[in-house]
Amino acid sequence: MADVARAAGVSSATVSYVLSGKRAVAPETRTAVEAAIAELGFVVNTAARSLRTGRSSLVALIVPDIANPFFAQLTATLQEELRGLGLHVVVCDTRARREEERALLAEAVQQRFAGVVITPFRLLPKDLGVLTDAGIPAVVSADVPFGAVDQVAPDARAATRQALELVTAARRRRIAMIAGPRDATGGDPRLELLRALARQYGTALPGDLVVRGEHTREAGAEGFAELMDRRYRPDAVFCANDVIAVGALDKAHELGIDIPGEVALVGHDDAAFASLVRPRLTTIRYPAEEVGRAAARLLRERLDGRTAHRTVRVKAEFVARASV
Amino acid sequence: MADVARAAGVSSATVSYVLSGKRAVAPETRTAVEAAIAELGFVVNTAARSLRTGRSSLVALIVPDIANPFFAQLTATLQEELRGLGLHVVVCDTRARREEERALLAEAVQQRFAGVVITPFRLLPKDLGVLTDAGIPAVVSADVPFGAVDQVAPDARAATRQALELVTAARRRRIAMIAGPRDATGGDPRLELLRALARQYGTALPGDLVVRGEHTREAGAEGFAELMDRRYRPDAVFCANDVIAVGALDKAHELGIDIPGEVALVGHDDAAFASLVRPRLTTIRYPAEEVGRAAARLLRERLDGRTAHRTVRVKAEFVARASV
DNA sequence: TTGAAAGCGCTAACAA
DNA sequence: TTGTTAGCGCTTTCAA
Repeated sequence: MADVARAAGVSSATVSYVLSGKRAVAPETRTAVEAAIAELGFVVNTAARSLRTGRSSLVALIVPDIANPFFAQLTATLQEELRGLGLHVVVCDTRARREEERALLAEAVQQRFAGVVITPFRLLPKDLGVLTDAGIPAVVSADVPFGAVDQVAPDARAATRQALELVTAARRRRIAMIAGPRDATGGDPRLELLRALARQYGTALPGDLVVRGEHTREAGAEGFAELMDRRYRPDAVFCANDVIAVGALDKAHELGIDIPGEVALVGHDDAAFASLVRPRLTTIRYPAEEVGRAAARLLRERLDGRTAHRTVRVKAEFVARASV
Repeated sequence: MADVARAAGVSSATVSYVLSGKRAVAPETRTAVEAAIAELGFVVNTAARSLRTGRSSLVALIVPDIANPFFAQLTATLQEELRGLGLHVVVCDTRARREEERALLAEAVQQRFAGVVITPFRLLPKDLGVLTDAGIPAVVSADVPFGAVDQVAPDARAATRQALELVTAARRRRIAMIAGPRDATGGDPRLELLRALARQYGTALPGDLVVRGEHTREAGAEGFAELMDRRYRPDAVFCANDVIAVGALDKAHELGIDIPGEVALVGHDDAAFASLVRPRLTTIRYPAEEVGRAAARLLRERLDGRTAHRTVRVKAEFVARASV
């Protein structure tokens, strides 16, 4: 930076101000500095900047499972969106464990991260306190309200309604769900929404038709098997996400149960493989790209000085394929 | 750190040496410092360290496509392996573009990254010069030799042989491949290997049975369609990776071609969805976890001072499912 | 075996 | 509108 200042005939402070735009700089001066920067190929030393400002250029993306295509896509989008701001995305996989989630938040604080984007799984809203106390911008991607933070949340009402319409139109009445684990943050909002809407369609999700498990293929298979053991089998099974749905599909094949003939299957997310399985999975699409863009926008605004927290709703979309 | 020094009754230099182990410290002193660190919950400021040493704590993971489950898994493993070393993994998606690959390398240099793990797609070996010139440890994950760098490369000979054995045992003779693009780095080593081995099995891959495209589902579908247009259709199609293979499967369904009845299909990688499609995909598994661990190990050794470059071979494994 | 102190490159308070 | 300068927290050289 000293080199640039010398080349442009100004002080290094001026170079810094040209870069940051935090103080007015005469147009000629600005031009000269910019020319020198280009000429010398100067790039700021982020370590020095971080040391001085107490803020790094890192944004932590904390997710339960990077291998889930939804989160892989989220990673890709977020990284792309933040790159232009000189921010780097550090991916952190918690494997859905609360201790990992907390540890990663603590690390973000210790390392003075520029921000955190988190999809909490078992984390509690109060755990975010460490971030807000440290003044680190946080964006939470979650269905349930998470307190005074920026949030991107799905609006899945219409899509879920469509799914129910299709299911009930086919005279399916015994609706079940393979939900997430009971101790997940906020229970399972997708289950709650389905429950609320099902009532409007004159059906219900009785307790014995709700089974729970992790967001894994194995848990999906187990959950499906369990449901098929019920005295009155369900004729439609909703799954908390597509990974679970695929596990259910595995089990259906294994048991020789026809999908959708005997049982309709609905997933959530529209993960990349949803259109790959047979039958192709009917699902409630939650667009990772839009979530990523919304999170990036919220983060940007916050870094630009917004102080009030904001929630962006991303509309889910019903994708009718062959499993209903 | 000054706080820790005060609490332990030593100088901050001693605290630094306790942390780094770069100079002998009396056991009692060490104990006192460690106690103070624990007591105060001290964590080093990586920005200050980076500024001083000229090395950040970031490792770039540069891949052609994060959404490809192979790379998603690689990300997860690498991140997990490097976390203990205090290194953060920054994911960078190049979308298979050479300019992006080059730009990201340049950035790694400018930001003085601790290391780079890259799966080059169109990058040329000489492009890595910027890293080696800057003394930044690089680990390349590629089939072809990439010059004087640490490398993890597959050993797919045995697995490919097994695949060919199975295919030819079924009297399939017209073997085709949907390979990667012609301008990819090193051509397509998986094609070259298949070619070499096919000869040993008394068959060949004639020019008109090799088609090329990006590593995408769409390209896979197009490639397959193209092959099915040949005067003598192939009866076995190898694909450069599973994403391509899935595209081929799409097209086969569309054209009403029976897999494996009419055409056998073999993929590469064993991406998560390979076992999801119908028929389940026979593939040559390249274990992302092992690749990630090997890359982490190479990086660690290099950071620990190794200077000679080293190549770690990771064995691929033939996974027979239902598409052959 | 330990300490004192310089200085990495930047930002921002203060001065002009 | 611009410049001067202190100092962020660490590592490492030099000295003891």
